[in-house]
Amino acid sequence: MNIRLSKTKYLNGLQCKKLLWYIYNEPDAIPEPDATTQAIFDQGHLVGEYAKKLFPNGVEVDHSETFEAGLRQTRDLISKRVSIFEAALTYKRCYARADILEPVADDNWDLIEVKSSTDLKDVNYHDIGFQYYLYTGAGLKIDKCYLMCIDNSYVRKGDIEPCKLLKKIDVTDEIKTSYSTMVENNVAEMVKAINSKTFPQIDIGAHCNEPYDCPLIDKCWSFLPERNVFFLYRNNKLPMTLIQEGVFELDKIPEKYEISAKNQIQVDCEKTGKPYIDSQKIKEFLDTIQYPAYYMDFETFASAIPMFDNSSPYKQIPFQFSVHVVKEKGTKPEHFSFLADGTDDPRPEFMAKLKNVMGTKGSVIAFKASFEMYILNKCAEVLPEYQQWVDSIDERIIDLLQPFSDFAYYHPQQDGSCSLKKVLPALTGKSYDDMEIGDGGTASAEYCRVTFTEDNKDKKKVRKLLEEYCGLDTMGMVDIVEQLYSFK
DNA sequence: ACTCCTATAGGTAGGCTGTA
DNA sequence: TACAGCCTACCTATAGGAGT
Repeated sequence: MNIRLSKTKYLNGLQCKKLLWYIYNEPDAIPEPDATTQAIFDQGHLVGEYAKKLFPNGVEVDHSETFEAGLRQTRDLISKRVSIFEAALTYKRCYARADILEPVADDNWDLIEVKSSTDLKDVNYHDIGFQYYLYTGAGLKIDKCYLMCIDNSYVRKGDIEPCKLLKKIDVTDEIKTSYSTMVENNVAEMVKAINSKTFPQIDIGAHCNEPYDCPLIDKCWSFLPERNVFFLYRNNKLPMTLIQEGVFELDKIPEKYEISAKNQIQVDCEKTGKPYIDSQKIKEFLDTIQYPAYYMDFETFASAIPMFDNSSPYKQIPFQFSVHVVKEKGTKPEHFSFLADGTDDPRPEFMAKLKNVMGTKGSVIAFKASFEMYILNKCAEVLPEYQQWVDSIDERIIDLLQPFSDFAYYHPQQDGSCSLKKVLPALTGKSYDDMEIGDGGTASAEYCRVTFTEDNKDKKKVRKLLEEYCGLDTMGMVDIVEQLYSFK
């Protein structure tokens, strides 16, 4: 096979050679990225657009024609010594496009890799190292290598200022002395792996999620039983050891291994098939609830590029809340909700509407309540007239996650997770499975799509689904507490 | 992607006990 | 009585898990 290795495939190969083999030999076995992953990629492209604004005279290589045309145009632009976006070069079996090549003194070029993350990661070194190896091999003289990424301390005031939004990190030394020097060897090994008749035998391990979630994870991990040792709560070391000893099932862990009290509860539940109930702890938790009880949940979105004044990269902006109010223990809850519309900053209306609903006394119950309090405090920074009210909510807040992360209650169906998405079905039988919008990530992505993009034909339907989803979260919390009362 | 929180693990310091 | 060694408790750093 005449193999051409792109930068992305090089990084795939570093993560796992089995993945690399599949990419070349059985590409149909690799699932397409889901909508949430795609939204992250789109975000990256947008950041790239702002990075280009820092080089107003830059020229972008046109890749809409043939592969060779892109290479030819790149060569032409290199000879003209202008700033180039998406410059495409090949060397030996390697191919890459440079986000930005900037001509500098003495016929040199600076290489700039743009990322939408907020700091430097190991994988970025390999990424730039591959490019450095390739471009110098192709005859370019590279002076400095930079990673350009998001400065999350930037606060938007007026139009986006790309020079403040983005920061440049000099990685020249690491690239030249280390990461570019290992490319030749790595590529040779990768080519060997790709050309092999069968995929390389590689055990499952931490690399399946590092640095990226592998698309083949379902395939490689399918040999494990449904409830396996990897579900042990907060225990990632022991499962690998157990697997190597041939222990796959939670209820077959040999006694010689000491496990935490919570893990022990899990294992015991797996053996009996019954939930664990610490009625004393549950009672103590329930006794902290004061009525009227306000069950509260927010949905937020966070973009790399801050969309509004007084917001920062990746800072959560709330656009929706759902509140179920239970006046007296056991009475039917009353539902209040808000879903922002339009492209303006939703925070002022969100805060005003929420304050109206929340009353002045009684518990405020949220799942992972620190998230809701964080959002409220961030809003109060921008809208200081709400700070006192936010403080009063802080005094009323109760975290419904607590009895579950404490293992006051554990059901084997939770699969070692205390998330609402696991607790609710295990405890009440209610499920998110058949919902078109069934998790916060999708809710956030769909809201942004129909609100901020042209792709909004189904806006009415999406808004209805969002209302359903957020309402299910709070109603689910009501059901969970009702259920807990029965264990008291 | 990020961020916050917290459980856990590991390390250090201080105190106690036992032995010389 | 003094010293050494061990154990415990506390603190800190990190990794995992929750949310979107």
